[in-house]
Amino acid sequence: MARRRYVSIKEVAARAGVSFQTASKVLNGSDVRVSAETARRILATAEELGYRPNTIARSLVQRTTATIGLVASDATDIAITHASVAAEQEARRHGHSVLVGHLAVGGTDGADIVRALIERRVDGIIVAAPEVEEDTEVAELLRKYVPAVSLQAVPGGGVPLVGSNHRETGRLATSHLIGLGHSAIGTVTGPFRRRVTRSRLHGYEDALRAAGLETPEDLVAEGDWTPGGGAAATRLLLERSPAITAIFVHSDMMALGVLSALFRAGRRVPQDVAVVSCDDIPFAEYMTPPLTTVRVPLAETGRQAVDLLLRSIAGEQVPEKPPLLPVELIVRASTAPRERTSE
Amino acid sequence: MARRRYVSIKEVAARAGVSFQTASKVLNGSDVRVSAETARRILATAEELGYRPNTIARSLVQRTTATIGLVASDATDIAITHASVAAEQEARRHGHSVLVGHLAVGGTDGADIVRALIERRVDGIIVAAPEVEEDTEVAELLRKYVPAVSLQAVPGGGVPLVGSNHRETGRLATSHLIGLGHSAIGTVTGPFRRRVTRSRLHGYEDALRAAGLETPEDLVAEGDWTPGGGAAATRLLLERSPAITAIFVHSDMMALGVLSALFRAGRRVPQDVAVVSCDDIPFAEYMTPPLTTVRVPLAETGRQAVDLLLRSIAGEQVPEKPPLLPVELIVRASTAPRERTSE
DNA sequence: AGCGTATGAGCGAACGTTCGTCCACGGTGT
DNA sequence: ACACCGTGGACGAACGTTCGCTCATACGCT
Repeated sequence: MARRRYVSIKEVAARAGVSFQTASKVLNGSDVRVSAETARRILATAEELGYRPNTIARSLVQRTTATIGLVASDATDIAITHASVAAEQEARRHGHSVLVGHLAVGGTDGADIVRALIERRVDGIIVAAPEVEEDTEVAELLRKYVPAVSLQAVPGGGVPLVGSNHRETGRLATSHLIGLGHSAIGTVTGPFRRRVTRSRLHGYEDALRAAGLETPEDLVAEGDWTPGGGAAATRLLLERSPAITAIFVHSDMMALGVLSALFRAGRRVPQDVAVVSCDDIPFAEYMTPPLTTVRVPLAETGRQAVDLLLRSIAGEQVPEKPPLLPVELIVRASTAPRERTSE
Repeated sequence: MARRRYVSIKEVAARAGVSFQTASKVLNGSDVRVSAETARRILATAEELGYRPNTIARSLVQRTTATIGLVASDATDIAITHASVAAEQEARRHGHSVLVGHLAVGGTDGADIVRALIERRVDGIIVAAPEVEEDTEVAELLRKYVPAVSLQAVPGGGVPLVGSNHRETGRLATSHLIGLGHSAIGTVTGPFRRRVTRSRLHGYEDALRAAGLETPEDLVAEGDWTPGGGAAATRLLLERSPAITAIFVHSDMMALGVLSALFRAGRRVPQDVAVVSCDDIPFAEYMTPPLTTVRVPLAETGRQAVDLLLRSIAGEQVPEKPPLLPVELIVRASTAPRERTSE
């Protein structure tokens, strides 16, 4: 693998018998005031020599890198992964590359990641990591140095927030359960300190209130977005309120753990306990049983983040609170009308 | 958000009353032949002005970007995602950034992604996308322009291949089933054109042969790494060989679909059909039932890829076939001794 | 007093591009 | 025959760094 040195535009130009600036015009430039014959010759030698433009040099003079940064959380949560992938593909569609950084599990290295991105002069940054809600250092860096769009609220504001309607998500899921006749409805939430958790919790309470039901505190158990956390929260719920007949889970990944815990506790889903979740990750329909869930437009969120960011980079004024994306209930087999206890 | 212009080292130097080259020495350089007082002053004004080094300019002169490219597949497969994330974190630990590109679903844009990475002058490329096994264009670009390490074999060779022992994986899983008394053992594979599929299939056959069993062709059903594909393959298997009592699945993601299809067909796992898979993705233990699976060191594979790549970038000669990483059977509840049909 | 030397800092060049201006040439119209 | 103009291409400058060399100063030594 004797790797060839990169050939520069100067070498191409020399070989084609033109100045390197002329070669630049035909190879990468825009308005070509060059004869067809010369252009052909330059193109041919470039091809022959295996010329690849050096975007580093280009970036230096143009003061723009056509690169955006993406700071994502540890990717244990597939929902975030899906938004990230969609974002990268959308960025590429617009000719941009994506530099990623995944937070460490503690989530304390956000500022380091952002600093590295800034030093690489990314044109903008997308944040898809719940941990940043607490990270004032990240927030300040973003406000000060570079256009950004976030999927989570950033302390102090100043960074547009894209996403879906979380409160509506909680409301939809819960009223679905109510509509099926359930009244002892528990919920396995995300971490309480997260906005999305509080919003979904509000939606849950909205629905209960509208049905004239109360929210006893012991029907709410805090999870951590992981299957393991979902399972633990479910065990707690079952212990505190054995009569529970339905659970609203704040994410599909946790729902895996919820279903698992229910299964081990000998409760059948949906006959004994109905489960509704949110996200609609791609394999929700392959869980056992197939999961009823509120679909959150993950990929679209990622794409919207990129579109907004690119507009912001282009100098356009973007609203700090763009319209929330709509959510939709997908009914599968994990929910069913409440069975009257036959004994 | 009146974004501040980036301040250059020249401005810092001017304000501190030194030449910009001197400022460069203390801010980014190595051997500082500068008085403590001057250094302090430069550092202070840099801080005051919010100076961030421009690595683009640095890269241009040093002819190295401290950036590696990662081409990954569409990330429907969580196993690949996990390797990617680990790779990124390992790279960052070594001071490198990561530029990612996710293949489109068809997987035909690999060369475009690689070209973009090359033009951005990444120091090396890691490939984590099964689709490249067919992509001679990608292989040629890698061989010609940039050090690379792949998690999948690349046509024509020349790119070191990291990974685990796939044949052993198939053997371990299958002989586990045999040890439990099963003999009608089917398998849901990955796409046949993939090496990993063929290796795991060989392991499966090795184990069967060692036990004196045959491999009727209708016990093998091809999947596509997705849960949906796994479910479809399972239905096929059930239809062709209703007497089947065990299934070896080539990935945990497909196992989701296998469990789902079995559940819908009314077959209990593990009592009626035992299921063993491979990967051990993080939520394998939360499937219903918890999945017996052969653990593949995903994160370690990602890290090894980076380490090898960095060594290759440093000019070290790396073997094209580094030792395969070991795999390990994790027994959970989806497998059990074969029940003698009691009727 | 004079020399050598260490120390601190300046300075030119280079990395590979883009961008705008300048120049030479040949053809056209009168 | 002359001025004029359009066309094709050259060329200098700049982007923000790093690297290596040069230079001035002051100190210690004989």
